[in-house]
Amino acid sequence: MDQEKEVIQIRDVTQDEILLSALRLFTTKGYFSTSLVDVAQLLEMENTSVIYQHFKDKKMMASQLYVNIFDSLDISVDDISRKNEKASEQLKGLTDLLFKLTDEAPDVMRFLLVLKLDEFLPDEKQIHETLPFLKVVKIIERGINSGEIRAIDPQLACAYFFGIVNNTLRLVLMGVLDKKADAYLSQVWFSAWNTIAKK
Amino acid sequence: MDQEKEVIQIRDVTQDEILLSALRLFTTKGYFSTSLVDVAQLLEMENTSVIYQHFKDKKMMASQLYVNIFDSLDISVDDISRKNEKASEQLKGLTDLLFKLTDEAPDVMRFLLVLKLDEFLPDEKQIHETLPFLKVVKIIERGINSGEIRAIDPQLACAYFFGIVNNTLRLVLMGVLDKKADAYLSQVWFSAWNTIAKK
DNA sequence: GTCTATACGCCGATAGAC
DNA sequence: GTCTATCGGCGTATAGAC
Repeated sequence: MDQEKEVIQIRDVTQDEILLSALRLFTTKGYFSTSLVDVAQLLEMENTSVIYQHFKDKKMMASQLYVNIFDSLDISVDDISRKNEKASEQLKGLTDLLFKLTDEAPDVMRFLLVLKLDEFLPDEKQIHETLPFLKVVKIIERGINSGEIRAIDPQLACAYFFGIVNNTLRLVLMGVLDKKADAYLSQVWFSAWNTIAKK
Repeated sequence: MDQEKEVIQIRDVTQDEILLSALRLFTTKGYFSTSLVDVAQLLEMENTSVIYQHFKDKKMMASQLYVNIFDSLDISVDDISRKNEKASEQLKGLTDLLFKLTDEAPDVMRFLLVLKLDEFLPDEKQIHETLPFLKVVKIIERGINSGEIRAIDPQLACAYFFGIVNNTLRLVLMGVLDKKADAYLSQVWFSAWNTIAKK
């Protein structure tokens, strides 16, 4: 054991640690109400210098956060699509994921559901133009073609299904619904799927 | 006609005009990205002095906006409750109102559905604690007791119903759905009501 | 009561010492 | 590579002239 090193070098702040702190603060106080000093303090650093070592400026930090979250979401959507065939199974897999994220990574879900991203990331794509979202619309389109989902505007089906799912999760994140998201999963899935299912 | 007066006194900016300009800018650029100078310029005034004549500061202006909107919403909810008896009729009336507001007063709906109010109005009640919202939950509770609505957690029923309604309207406001809200009204009402209706 | 000037604070960002 | 000091800009808010 290298005791000396442990004493001298207390923390070795990684890029991910910075992003996690920023995410936490952005999703609680909001982007404009959190200063870089706030982020540094949450990291128990006395300066903002650590941040500038890793990011050009505040916006780039937020942008990196955006990219990381949507990239990982995209990978998950691909994974779910590959492991399931029917649209109902794929949507169930996605619903499971969103509920799990709400309980295990609420900050990420707050980033997705609560924050007004275009207010501080005007150059990034709107959620509805992102890869994972477009893929979900595709899933629904295929479900309509295969006869699993009733024949309505895919965007509208999307609005119904994720209206129910996301709104429930939003209430969980805000503490209006007092149980863990997981407690609502089965009933919410049932209701959400039924709004778009054929017959 | 008092021509002389018309020439000299070009504009007589009222409190409501200021609030409307602020609302427009808050809902497009966001609260923190709109300066008081922006508001003044939209009013075609060269100074912010007009604003300070009517409001103590920026926050009080936003607060007044909040109060006005929720007060008027509360009055509408009372009106709808009085004119209808069944929960289904009351919810239909409310849905009609929200769709009409989306087409005719999109800024107001953006204020309600898109803005993250607690970020700049931390002292005001969360939407779910406001009078009109509590009354809607009451409507749903009565619907459950009367057997119109299936027996689930009223908050959850609320999440389902307004998940569908509000999410659809959000997509209309963002231009993802390209028709007027009114074009979707009947199908959305049908789907939303069916998620909570008994049988 | 409308406009000018300005004070003040806050925060993002940089430069430079160690 | 971490900390100090500081600059510059912006936006709120005020004070005072007219």
